[in-house]
Amino acid sequence: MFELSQLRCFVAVAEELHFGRAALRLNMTQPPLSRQIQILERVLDVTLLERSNRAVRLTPAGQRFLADARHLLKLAESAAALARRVASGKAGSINIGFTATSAYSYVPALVAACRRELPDIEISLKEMVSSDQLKRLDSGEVDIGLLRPPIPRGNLSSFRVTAEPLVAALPGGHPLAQADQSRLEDLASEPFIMYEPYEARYFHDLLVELFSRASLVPNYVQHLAQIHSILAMVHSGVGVALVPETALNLRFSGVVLRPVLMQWQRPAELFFVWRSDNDNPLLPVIAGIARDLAARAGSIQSMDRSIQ
Amino acid sequence: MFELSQLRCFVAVAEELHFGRAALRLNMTQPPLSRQIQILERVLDVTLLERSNRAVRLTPAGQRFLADARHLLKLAESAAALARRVASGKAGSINIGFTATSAYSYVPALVAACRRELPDIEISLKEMVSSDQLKRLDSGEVDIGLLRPPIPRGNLSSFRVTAEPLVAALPGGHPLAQADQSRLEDLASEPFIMYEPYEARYFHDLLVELFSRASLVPNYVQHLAQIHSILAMVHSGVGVALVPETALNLRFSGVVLRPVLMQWQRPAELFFVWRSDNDNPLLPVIAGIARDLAARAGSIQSMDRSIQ
DNA sequence: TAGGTCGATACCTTTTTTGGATGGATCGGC
DNA sequence: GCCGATCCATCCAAAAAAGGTATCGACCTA
Repeated sequence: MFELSQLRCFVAVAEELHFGRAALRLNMTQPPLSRQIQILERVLDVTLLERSNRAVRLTPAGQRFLADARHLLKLAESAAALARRVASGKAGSINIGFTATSAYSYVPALVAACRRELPDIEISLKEMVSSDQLKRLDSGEVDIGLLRPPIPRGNLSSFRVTAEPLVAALPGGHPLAQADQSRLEDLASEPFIMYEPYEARYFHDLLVELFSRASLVPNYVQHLAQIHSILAMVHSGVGVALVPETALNLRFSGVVLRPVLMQWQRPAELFFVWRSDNDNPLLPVIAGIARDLAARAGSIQSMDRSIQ
Repeated sequence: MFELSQLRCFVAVAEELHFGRAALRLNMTQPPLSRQIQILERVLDVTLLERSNRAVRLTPAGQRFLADARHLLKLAESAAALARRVASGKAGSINIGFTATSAYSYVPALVAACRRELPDIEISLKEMVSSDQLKRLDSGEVDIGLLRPPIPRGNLSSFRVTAEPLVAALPGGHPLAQADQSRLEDLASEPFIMYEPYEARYFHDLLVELFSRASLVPNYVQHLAQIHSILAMVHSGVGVALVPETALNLRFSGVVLRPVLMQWQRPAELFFVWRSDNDNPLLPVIAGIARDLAARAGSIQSMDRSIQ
């Protein structure tokens, strides 16, 4: 098979229609150029150029091949450029896993920021629970996980991107909804809609600890995994619930969210997680974007909370 | 810039993920293969493969480049194949000029035969009068001319593809239309629709000679270049005319065509003409098709005439 | 810790490519 | 019609590149 250097030789000769000038352009002398063209023609088994002693002309096959040669050279050039861009993290693709709850606010913000700063990358998003994300991170199916603690030791790196308080979700007409804020013990005495212990393990365990520390035993009337399902239950008066503040973004009508007074509290945290040995060049870039976003969102969040 | 052989090396390694096996597949030993990959990476300035001592892995940039490398190799392959096909006359493109009259029967038959036997070629057809065709043949804008004599000496080759008698074109209700055939002197005494002496010089000169040899002086009432215009005139009763037999293919209603008895006669001839030094590989192939077609059409034509 | 695997390196051999000199054909001017 | 100029092809010696063998070094397994 021929080589790209031979295509460059051929294109030069085809454009100059003169071996001497073409050789000059290629920074070589004429004899090796003649030989390269001959080799190319022998490999192809096609006469590309008609050399009368006075002029060089393209044969029809040469004309056709010239177009293809130019095309190939251009493609080779852009393949190299693309590889460089991927290596430098300006292009490429990345797989991101995220939890259902993170989709309410953080994920859209992150994706928007990436699209703005890295317009040429391809982001593939997959919603899954934290434990599945950890599995896919390990297998390499997912480059970035946006998930809830705990993060196992091992070859994973991570940093926190959101930490939001839990708020009470109350039916619009509920007596507790009249006050500006609720107390945890008031919620515990109401019918309480609880998180499903496997699908929504993080929130389940978080609430269990919360009530346990406050020595409260709530009256669980329903277990659900998805926050929007919980809010729907609250809306229809089944009970009250505790949800992360980001539930505000759902704008669920007929449900009011109120800060909750707690002695001991822990925010709902979301982490940006990746395998330390993942060499996707986009990873550090996107991690940077995610970190900036977390910092900025953190300050806005606290502002929001102060004016609320 | 890199070379295609390096792409082949890279694809082999990327597919085997093992330098030793890849080298085996490439019919070489492992060290030079390692070196080629290193050169490729250095030229691109991109790490394509992650070699831990236990395993070889593609980097994201390598993954992306692998797809492009495969694509490039495939394109190179097909460019070579196409060049060979063009050189052998199985593909390519050709420019054909033809006279208006030849479009009634011979050109469509020729094009159909070419499409059948050379499905991958591109035929570009341009209608023009014979003299223009000769100019374009000379300049190389046209590869094949389908034109009327005379064909000048020089570097042109040609052969005859059709030779058809002239027939009388008569209005449907005309007294001469009653007879199975007409006599030339009958036509000469009618109002006669003549060919335009420049645009349709061949037919004009042919008829002038015809009448002159028969010592007839027709009554020219109109000069026109296009046969369909002449038939339209005949149809509307302006006069009678002499047209090549192929005018049958126009199926002009209200006009009847009748053989003409003549002492001295010469058929209307169409020639397949090309520049002897034209090296388009399609030329000999299409010339062969045209010749076959002429031979076959000739016999069919004479059959047609006998049963008419 | 010994043996095996696997990619990188060192070093030598072979092949390919390069470039100057030259050949041979053709064209244009005198 | 001869002479010089032009231009691509060929020849040959030198340089460069690629290939092969032996070996290294890291690492994994037993």
